[in-house]
Amino acid sequence: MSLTPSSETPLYQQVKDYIVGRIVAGDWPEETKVPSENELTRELRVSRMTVHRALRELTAEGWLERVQGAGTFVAPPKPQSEILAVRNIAEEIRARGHEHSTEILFVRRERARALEAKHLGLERGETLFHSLIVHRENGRPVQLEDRYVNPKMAPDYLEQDFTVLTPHKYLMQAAPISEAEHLVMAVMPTPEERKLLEMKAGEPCLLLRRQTWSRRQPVTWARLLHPGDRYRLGGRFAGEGPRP
Amino acid sequence: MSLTPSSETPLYQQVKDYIVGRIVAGDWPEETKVPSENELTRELRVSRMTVHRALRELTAEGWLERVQGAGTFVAPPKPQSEILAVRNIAEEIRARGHEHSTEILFVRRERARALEAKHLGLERGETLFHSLIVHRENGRPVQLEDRYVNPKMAPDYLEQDFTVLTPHKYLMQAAPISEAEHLVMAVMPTPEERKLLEMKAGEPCLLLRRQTWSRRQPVTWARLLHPGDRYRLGGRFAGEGPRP
DNA sequence: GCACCAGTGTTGTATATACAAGTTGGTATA
DNA sequence: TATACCAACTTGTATATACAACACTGGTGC
Repeated sequence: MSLTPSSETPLYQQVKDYIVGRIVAGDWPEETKVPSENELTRELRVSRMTVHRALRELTAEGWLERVQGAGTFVAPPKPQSEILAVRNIAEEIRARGHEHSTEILFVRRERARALEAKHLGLERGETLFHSLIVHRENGRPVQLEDRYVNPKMAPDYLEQDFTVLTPHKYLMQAAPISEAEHLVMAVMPTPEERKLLEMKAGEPCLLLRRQTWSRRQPVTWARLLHPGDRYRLGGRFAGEGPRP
Repeated sequence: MSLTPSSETPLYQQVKDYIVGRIVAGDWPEETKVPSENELTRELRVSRMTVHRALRELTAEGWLERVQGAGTFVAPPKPQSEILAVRNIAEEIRARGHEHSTEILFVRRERARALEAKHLGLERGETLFHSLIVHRENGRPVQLEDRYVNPKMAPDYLEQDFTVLTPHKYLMQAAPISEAEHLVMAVMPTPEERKLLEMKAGEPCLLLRRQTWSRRQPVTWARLLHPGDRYRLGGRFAGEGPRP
């Protein structure tokens, strides 16, 4: 086996292609021990550093697993994760060119109960901020935003005018997101929620649980409830090769 | 400025931390030209290859943009849209280490009606493949997979044994995804669906509409229905730390 | 005034070398 | 037999060097 040194594609990429080729061809099934860097260096006639870079990148891309001292192994089939873009609701409505309004039910200080405390990294009984807001598009409710905020990360939360700057945007600038976690599920609204969202009985909701961190510190924990007949969460992903 | 060579964290990581620190601190606003590799080599007292690795990884992570011959620049802030990983159901169950079974209701040839034809880029009346499968985890249904397949892109679809290789995995290898579109919504199941998923009355479902393309050609159009009380779609996105 | 070109600086790749850090398996020893 | 130890091998990091590829600048010649 030999690669073509003076090609368009760099050598490390050719090494990557070679290895991925062996994997998808079935030559190296899951958990197989891949030849060591030194072996590949001899087989492919490239330097160890080049092989090393290829293996490191394939590891980051989920093709391989490496154990220092032990070897390199074909990773179990990728958790076929596709990608879905979760847009901020207000932004999305603006993007659609529709009218958007914000109805603030309350923005206040509360004592943390066990669950909120856990999610925001606080102690039970510590104060936190809690806001409840209805977002409307063309007059109809599209989101009930129930949000808890860590006062240490956004101390001015209570003073904001959320009809001007949405909580999401304010928090983005107050404590830039370094990490975010989403959970999407289908639920039935409570009677109060149903009333606030002006829904008919028996209709389901799309619930988005959203938690964000800034510099490893929890910032906010939000429950975003959408009427099932009025809101869809969509995303499109283009591209073959893995991306960052 | 000097780094600590014999620390826990590798030097290239320290270089990355230094640069990200300057960016989030506002020292280097968007579009700023970052010091060149040679300058950073002198400033931080590490080799150029170490600086290079740090800059390359930060570029892959979206912090920087590099132009060969011109320099390195701070990338504009990432678009508002967060990211959600949509995993393949069977893979996810395996990842959770649970038992997974596949119940095939039918896999057959059909004539395309208007809607399917449109999504698969066919003419009305052309033949297509249609499968209906229930995925179970620990004995309980977790997904009803209603899938239409373009026979031009996966001609052997009918001959597959989907208890061995799930439709998703088969299609992945038959026609690697170049593009994918998802739509998530909350719906109420029809009585038949409710029965197949063994759900109680009045419970909502999470519906994932999934369409994929391979080399610009539509491959499959699927309707993935999950019981709301048994399935959640989750994803985590890290913006700062390593690991794309 | 304009086109061209060479020089300089930048990023990108490839290699060789060295050592650190971890795993594994075999061997000597108690 | 059981244990301790060590040698060999693996991956991980760091450096120095070299050259290629590309962008920009300034000067030269026309």
